[in-house]
Parts: sequence; C-alpha cells; structure tokens
Amino acid sequence: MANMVDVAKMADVSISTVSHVLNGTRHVQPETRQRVIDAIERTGYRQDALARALRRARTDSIGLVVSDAGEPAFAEMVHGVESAAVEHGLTLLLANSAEDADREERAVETLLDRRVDGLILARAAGSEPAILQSLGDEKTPVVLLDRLYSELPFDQVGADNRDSMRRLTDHLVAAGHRRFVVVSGDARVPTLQERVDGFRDALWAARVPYEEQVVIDDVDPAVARAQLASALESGGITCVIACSTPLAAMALETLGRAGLTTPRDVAFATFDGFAHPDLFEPRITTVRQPAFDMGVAAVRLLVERMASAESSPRIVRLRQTLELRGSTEDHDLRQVRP
Amino acid sequence: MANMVDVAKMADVSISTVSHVLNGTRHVQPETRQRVIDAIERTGYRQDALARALRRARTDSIGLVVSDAGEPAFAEMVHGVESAAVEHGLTLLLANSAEDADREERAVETLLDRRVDGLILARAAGSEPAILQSLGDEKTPVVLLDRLYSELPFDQVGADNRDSMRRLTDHLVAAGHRRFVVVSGDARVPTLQERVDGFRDALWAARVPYEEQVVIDDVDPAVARAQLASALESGGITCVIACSTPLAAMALETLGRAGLTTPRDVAFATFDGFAHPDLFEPRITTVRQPAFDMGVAAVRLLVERMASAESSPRIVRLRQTLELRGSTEDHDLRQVRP
DNA sequence: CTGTTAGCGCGTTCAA
DNA sequence: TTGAACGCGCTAACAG
Repeated sequence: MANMVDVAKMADVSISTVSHVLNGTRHVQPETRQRVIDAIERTGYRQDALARALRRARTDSIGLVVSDAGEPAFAEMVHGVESAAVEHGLTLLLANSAEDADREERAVETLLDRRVDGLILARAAGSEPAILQSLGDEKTPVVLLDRLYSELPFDQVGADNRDSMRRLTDHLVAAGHRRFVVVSGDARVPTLQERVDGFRDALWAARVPYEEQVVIDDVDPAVARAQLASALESGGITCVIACSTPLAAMALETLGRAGLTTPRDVAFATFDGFAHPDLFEPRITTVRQPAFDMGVAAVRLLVERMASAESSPRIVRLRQTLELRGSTEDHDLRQVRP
Repeated sequence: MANMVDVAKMADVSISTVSHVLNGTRHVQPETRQRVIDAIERTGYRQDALARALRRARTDSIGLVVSDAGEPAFAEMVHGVESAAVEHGLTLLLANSAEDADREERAVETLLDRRVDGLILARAAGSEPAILQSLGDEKTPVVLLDRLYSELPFDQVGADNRDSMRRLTDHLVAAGHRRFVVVSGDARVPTLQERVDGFRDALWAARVPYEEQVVIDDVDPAVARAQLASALESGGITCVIACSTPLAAMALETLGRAGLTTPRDVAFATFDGFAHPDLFEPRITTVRQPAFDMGVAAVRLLVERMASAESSPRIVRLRQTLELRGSTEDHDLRQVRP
C-alpha cells in the first residue's frame, strides 16, 4: 500500500503538503494541489486511519456496549447508534456483554485501549456501579443508555419507564383490574425497577393495595415461570404485565400451558413487545420504547460532550408510546366486580 | 495516561523489556519481570492498541457491513459475528449499508482505512459485483455473508435457500396447492433469487406449470403490495409465500385488507419469519435461517483465511429449518380440486 | 505558499 | 538476559 512519502515523491512536493491537501488544512497552490491529487490517484493512496489517529490523538470512533444484543429493543438501539454515528463521521465499535459483568468490563477496557473517542454503555444487570466510578476518572466521555443511574454524573438516555408504567396501570385500573401479576425481571436493572415503581405509583394513586399484587423479579427464568404459574393457579388474578419481550414470551407461554386465553381469561400487557403486533392474535397492549431514537439521542449527547467536556451531565428521557390493543379489552371482570 | 516509557523508568529497565514482558515474547529474569509488573500496576499502564496495531501492521479487529441492520435476521447475524469475534480476540467494527450501494462502498473503504484484519460483507441489493473485484485485489481477507456470489473467488457463508424453498414447495404441492403467489422481493438479491429458483425446481419436478404462478419481485413495496392485492383478487390463488420478514408483514397485511384469513382462505408461508411464532395466531409456517450461526461461521472462515491466504475459497451453506405450522394446514382446497 | 522535523506509542532488529 | 535505536504513517509546530 502506498503511503504519503510515495505520493510526495511522485508529486515532487513535501509530505506535509500532501497532508495539507488531504485535510484541507492550509492553502496550497492550485497546480501543486492538482499534482498531489493526481499522484494520489495514480498510487491508489489511502490515508491510514491508524497512523492518523495515533498522531491526532483521536480515532473518530465510538464504542457501544450493549447488555443483550439478542433482544430486539437493543438491536434497534444498535441500529440507531450506528445510523447516527456515520452521520457524524464516526465508526462504531460494537461489543455485547450478554448481561455479564466481567464481559462488560473487558469490553469497556478493550474499547478504551482502542482509544474510542466516546463510549455508550447499556450496562449489564449484575454490573457494579463501582466500575462506572473508575470510568468517570477516565477522560473518555461516556453516555449511559437505557439502563440509567441518575445519581451518577454521566450523560444518560433512557425512556420514561416509570411514567409509562403508571399510565398503563392507570388504564388497567380504570378498566376494573385490581389483582395484577407483574413479571418484572431482574430488580437490579434500573429500567425494570423503574417500571415496578410506576406500577406502585399508579396503585397508590388509585388506592389499590400494593400488597395484594404479585411482583415476580426472580433472575432465574425457570423460577419466575413457576412463580407465575402458581400465582395464576391461586386465582383472582385478572391481569398480567410483563416488563420485557423475553418475559412476555415466557408469560404468554405459561398462560397457554395453564389453559388461559388472552384476553378472555386474563388481560395481558407488556413492555417492548413484539414486531408487527397488529398482524397477530392476541393483539397485545404494549408500551413501546423509541429504541432507535434512543440510540440516536445517545450519540448526539456523546458528540456534544466530546465537543465540550464542561457542562453538567444531562439526562434525557424519551417518551414511550402506549399502544392499547385487544389483550387488555373485553375480558371478563365479573369475578372482581362487587 | 502512562506509556511504556513511564513504566520502564519506574521499573528501571528498558522499554523493550517492558514490551517483552507484556507480550511474553522473550524470557526475562523473574525478578525483573516482577518489577515491570509492579510498575505496570502502579502506573495503571494500559497498552495502546493503536500504536501497537500501527507497529505490528495488524489491528485484531474485523469489519462487518450489513445491508439492513433493521431486519431481525441481520440483527441475529450481527449478534453471531460479535459473539464469535470476541471469542477470537477480535474487536468488531459495524457498519450498515441500508441497501444502498454508495453507503456500502463508503463503509467498506472506511473499514479498510482503519486496517481491519478482515471484512465480512452482506451486500446491498443494488451493489455492483464490480466493487467486489477491486476488493479482491486488496490483501484484506473478505467473507461474503448471506448474499452470495458463487462465481466470485471469495469465502462465503449463506443458507441453502434453493433447497429449502424446494422442500417447502414440495410440501405445499403435496398438500394440493397448484396456484401460488411468491412475493420474492428484489431479484438482484441472490438470496431471494435462489429462493425463487427453488420454487421453480419444485414445480418442475411436480409437473406444475410455472407460468401459472405469480412471482412478485418489484423493488417498490407499494407496487408489490398492489400486485399482490390484484393477484388475490383475480382468484384461484391458494397459497402465498413471502421471501423475507418485511415481505411477510406486507403480505399478511394485504391479505387482511382483502378480507382473507390464513389458513382458511389462503395458505401462507414465509422465509425468516417472526419471533415466537408459536405464541400467536396465525401460526406461520416458516423457513428459518440459522442467522446467528451464519455469523459465527463467517468469522470462522475469516479467521482461517487470515491465517493462511492460500487455499481455494470455500462456500458454506447452512441448512435452514422448515417449521410447519397451521398457516399451511386445514385450509379449504376444494376450489382447486378436480 | 511550502518544506523540515519531531514525535504519537509501540515492536523489533542488532549489539552487548 | 537486557538495552539502544529505528521506524510504522501520519500531523503540527516551526522555519523559511
């Protein structure tokens, strides 16, 4: 591969002139410039991003660590981040922690070693906030995505989970529901915890006793499944809310095995949900994250932070949409009516 | 950030000794070694991947360009590639061409400029094979993913599209279907073309006239939708096959608008399909790609090629699974029976 | 307007 | 068993 020296020789100029032509960083005589351009053409020269980055002390790249690349919501965020990154002339380095704290830490270190100009982080469930502390000491800007830690001094982009859950629950309570199962998933995940909080908010406002509700937050899917099954068996439950797509899938399967149909036997709603929800039955009421836009917003915050390190951290909460569908309608609430 | 000079000073050794300790590239006296390790610890030194890559002329990174990061099948491939990449100690640089030939070309150039050690490419629909020619001249190994060009001398990983479609069609023909609509999508995409070929194979073998079938390959979704609607309207069609998830969504919606139900009025099958197909009605017969494994396989081929440039290119076709479900059963075929 | 030169941080000869 | 010194390819400060 040709390098700048080759080009300089062929154009009979100094290597710095080549550099300046390439980067438009100072004026060069049109004819000289043309000679350089021709030489570049003829040698097939391409700038070496590595050497350039080493010298400039910036790579024009950002790192993204997601906690579960397999989940559709995260896949969409990745998509959004990539899209916004190219828009800003940044290359994306992608890593997946698979909800594993160690892998997350290694991924972050790898990306920092590669000198990414910024880092977007959707943290793994079991990951200690302490790791972030050390990250805060680094000079590399960090944006937290989806899983937020408001008490930490980072730029953050998430969804209005608490409020959305409250809106959803308000609706369900208004429809007459008094006995819920919330399949919340790992309580260490802030996103999920916020959703449970919103649930409590709504019940409190409606004077519905929280103690009579079943909140399943076991980390082990098999255990959660068993708990859901037994809760359904014990009777009285009129509505199930799942806090993520995998949990929704688990819950729907459990309902099926218990011989229960949505919405006839029990109402059902979920966060994140499934693709093309209007094409299939049951049509599931869903609180949907603007996942792509969250990715885009994260990049925007990151780019702004890269431009100016000073300025206090900002937390952006994007609004989720409450998509009401058949799974929370028309079912039989006689058993809970007075 | 501390560098090797700092470490060398603190350990009172030369920088080359530090390097050798770091890389285990030659024997060093245990005590010297320990001094270095301590110094690394105390300075918080981390190897600079950029400088290292520049010097070694390899980056331990690979690039992946997908044609549509928004499609679930590609998201899974990305997941698989990432997973296999870390396994091999490689960092993943991700780019999305969004089915745009220009974007694809720019993405490839960006990644090459960053000196990725290898490139995995799921090509955009409209992308000219010529671009690949110039790629072949580069020394960077390339693996084609999903969208294969068997006539080109690259390692390639795809699915057995033709054979899978043939199996699917065999089944449908055996069930009595004689009039199909195949919504194939962009005929320039090899994957889709292969599927149409498999369809023709099956019909040929079963002596069912291909000319009586409707194959919709218009690139414009709106046009394809209209063509499908009119085909359905004209009557006689008993089965619709979609060749990708977006096309399946479009087709199902069109069926719905036409007042047709699956499988009662018309049988339906698709490639790639939807997540959790057993939780929802209609349960759709699906030919499913091992997308994750395809990503893994692509990395494996790439790594092997990086190790030994010589050896003729290999084409790997992973087997798809034919998931038979209700959408191709129990429907009324009286209209086509003698 | 252009050229010379000193590193960026590291790996790797070549000598000792 | 270790160290000195060169250069990967580039940008930027300085000199002219």
